[in-house]
Amino acid sequence: MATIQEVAKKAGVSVATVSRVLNDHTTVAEKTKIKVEQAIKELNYEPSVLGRNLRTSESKLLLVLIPSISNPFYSEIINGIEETALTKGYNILLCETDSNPARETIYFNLVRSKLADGIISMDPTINKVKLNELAANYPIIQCSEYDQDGAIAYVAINNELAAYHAVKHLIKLGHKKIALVNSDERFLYARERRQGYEKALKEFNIPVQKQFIYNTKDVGFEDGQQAMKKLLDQDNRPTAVFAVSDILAIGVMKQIHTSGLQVPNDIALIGFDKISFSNMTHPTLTTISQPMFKMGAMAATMMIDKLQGKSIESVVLEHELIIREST
Amino acid sequence: MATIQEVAKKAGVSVATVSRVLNDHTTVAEKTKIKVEQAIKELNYEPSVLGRNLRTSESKLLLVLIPSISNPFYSEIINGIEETALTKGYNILLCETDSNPARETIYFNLVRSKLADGIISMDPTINKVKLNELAANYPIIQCSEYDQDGAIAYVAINNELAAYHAVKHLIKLGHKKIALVNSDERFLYARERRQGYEKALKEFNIPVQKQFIYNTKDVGFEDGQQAMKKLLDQDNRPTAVFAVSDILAIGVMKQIHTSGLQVPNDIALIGFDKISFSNMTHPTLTTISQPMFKMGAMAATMMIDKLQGKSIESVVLEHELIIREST
DNA sequence: TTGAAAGCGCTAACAA
DNA sequence: TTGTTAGCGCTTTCAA
Repeated sequence: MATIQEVAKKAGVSVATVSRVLNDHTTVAEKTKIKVEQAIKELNYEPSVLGRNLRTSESKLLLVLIPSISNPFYSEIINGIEETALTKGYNILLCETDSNPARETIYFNLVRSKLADGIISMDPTINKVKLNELAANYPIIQCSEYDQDGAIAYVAINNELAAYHAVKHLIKLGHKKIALVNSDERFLYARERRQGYEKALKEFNIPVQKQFIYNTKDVGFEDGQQAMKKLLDQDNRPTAVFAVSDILAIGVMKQIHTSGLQVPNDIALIGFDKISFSNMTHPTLTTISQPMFKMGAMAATMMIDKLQGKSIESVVLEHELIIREST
Repeated sequence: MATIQEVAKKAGVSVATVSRVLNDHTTVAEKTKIKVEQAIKELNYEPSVLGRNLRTSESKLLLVLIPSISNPFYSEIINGIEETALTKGYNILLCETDSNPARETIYFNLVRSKLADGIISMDPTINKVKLNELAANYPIIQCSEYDQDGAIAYVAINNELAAYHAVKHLIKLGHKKIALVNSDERFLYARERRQGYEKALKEFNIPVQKQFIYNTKDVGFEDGQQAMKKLLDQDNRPTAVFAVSDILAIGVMKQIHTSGLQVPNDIALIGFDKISFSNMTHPTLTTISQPMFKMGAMAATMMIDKLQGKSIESVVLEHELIIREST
C-alpha cells in the first residue's frame, strides 16, 4: 500500500499538500489539486486510518454494547445506529457482553485505550457503577435500558405507560384474570412494566394477585414456555397474558397450544416490542411497538453530537399498541 | 489519560522498559517490573491501541460482513466468530452491507486503510470480482457462502447433500408432490440446494416439475408466505414443501395455516438452518441443522492463522437432519 | 499557496 | 538488563 510520502513524491509536492487535498482544505490551487489526485489514483492510494487516528486521537469508531446478538429486538435498533453512524463517517464496533463482566471490562478498555470514541449501551445487565465511572471521562449514551440514578443521557420509551396501555387493552376486552409474564426485575424496564400492569389493574379495581405474576430468569422462548406452564398448572387459570417481550409471548403461545388451548379464545395474549416474528405466529401477536430504528438513530445522533461538543438531552419516544389476532 | 512517557517518568525508567513490561518481555528484572506496574496502577494507565496499531501496523480488528443483522441465521455464526476472536485478542467490526455496493466499498476500504486486519464475509450478495481483487492483497475468509471460481478459502457445508437428505426424508414419508421454495439462484447455496432437490427426486423416479419450484426474491417471512400462496393457488397442490431456509419455511407454514390447512397432515414441511425460532412454531419445524457456531469459530481460527502466516485450507462441515413435528 | 518540521503513543533495533 | 533513538503515517503549525 502506498503511503502519503509516495503520493507526495509522485505529485512533486510535500506531504502537507497531499494531506490538504485529502481533507478538502480550500487553500490548495486547483492545478496542484489535480496533480495530487492524479498521483493518488495512479498509486491506488488509500489514506491509513491508523496514522490519522493517532494524530487526531479519534477513531471514528462507536462501540455498541448488547447482551446478545440473537435477540431480534436489538437488530432493528442496530440498524438505526448503523444508518446514522455511517452517513456521519463513523463505524460501529458491535460488542456482545453475554452479560459477562470480563467482556464488559475488555470493551470498556477499548474506549480507555482510544480504540473507540464512545459507547452506546443497550445492555440492561451492565455494571452501572463502572458505567457511570466511565461516563465521567468518556461519551456514553444509553439506549432502551438506562440507569435511573445516574447522569448518563438515554433514549427510551415510557415503559410504565406502554405496559399500562397493553393491560388496559386486555381489560377493555373484558378480561379480569390477567397474568404478567415478566423478566427479572433487577432490570428497570421490568420494574416499570410491572408498575404499568398494576396501575391498570388498580384503575379498574382488579386485585393484583401474586399467583398471576411470573418472573423469568432469562428472556428466551423457553422462559416464556416455562412461565406459561406454571401459570396453567394452577387451579385458577388466567384468561389473558401480558408478556413483557414478544419472545416471551411466543413461548407463552407455544405452551398454550401445546396444552390444547386456543389463542385468543381460551387465553388472550399480548407481547411487547413488535419484532418481525410477531407477525408470523398463528395467530399473529398483538403487541406494543417500540420505535426501534428511530431509537437507534437517535442514540447515534446524540453520541455524535456529544463527540462534537454539543450538549445533549435524554429523549423519551412514543410507543404504539398494535392490535392483531391474539387478543 | 496517561501516556507511556508519564509512566516511564513516574517509575524512573525509560519508555522502552515500560513497553517491555506491557508486552511481557522476559528481559525485565523483577524489581523493575514491579516498579513499572506500580506506576501503571497509580496513573490508571491504559496503553493506547492507536499508537500500538500504527507501530505494528495491525489493528487486531476483524471485519465481519453480513447482508443483514436481522437474519437469525447469522447470529449464531457471529457468536462463534466472536468467541474465538476474543480469546485470541481480536475484536470484530460487524458490518451490514444491506446488499448495498456503496457500503461494500466503504468496508473494503477499511481493510485497505489498515483499520481492519482481514475480512470474514458471509454475504452472498457481495461483488465477487472485487472480493477476489481484495483477496490478492488482504486476508479474506468466506463463511457459509463462497465463490466457486475464486481462490478464497471458505468454511461451508455440503449444501447439495444436505438438500438431498431433506428431500429424501420427505420421499421416504411417501410424498411424491414435493415443492421447492428456493431463494434467488444467483446465490450458490440456492443453486446447490436445488441440485440436491432434483437429485433426490430423480433417484426415486419422481419427475421434476417446474410448477412445484418457486424462487423468492428475498429471504424474509413474507417471501415464504407469497411462495406458498402461489403454490396453493394452482390446481395441482404439493403434499410437501422443502424451503431452503427456516425463515421461508415459517412464512410457508403461516400461509398454510391461513388457508385453513394443517401441517403436517395436509402438507408436510421441512426447513433449513435450525434457527432457534424453528422450535417455537406450532407444529415445530423439521429442519437441517447447520453447525453455525462451529462455522463461525472455524472461520475466525482460519483468519487468525492466516494473519499469523500459517497456510490454511477450506473446510466443509457436517450437517444434520432434525426431525420434528412438521413432517 | 506551499513546504518544513514537530509530534501523536507506541515498539524494536541497536548500543551500552 | 536497560536506555537511546528511529520511525510507523498522518495532520497541523509556522514560516516563507
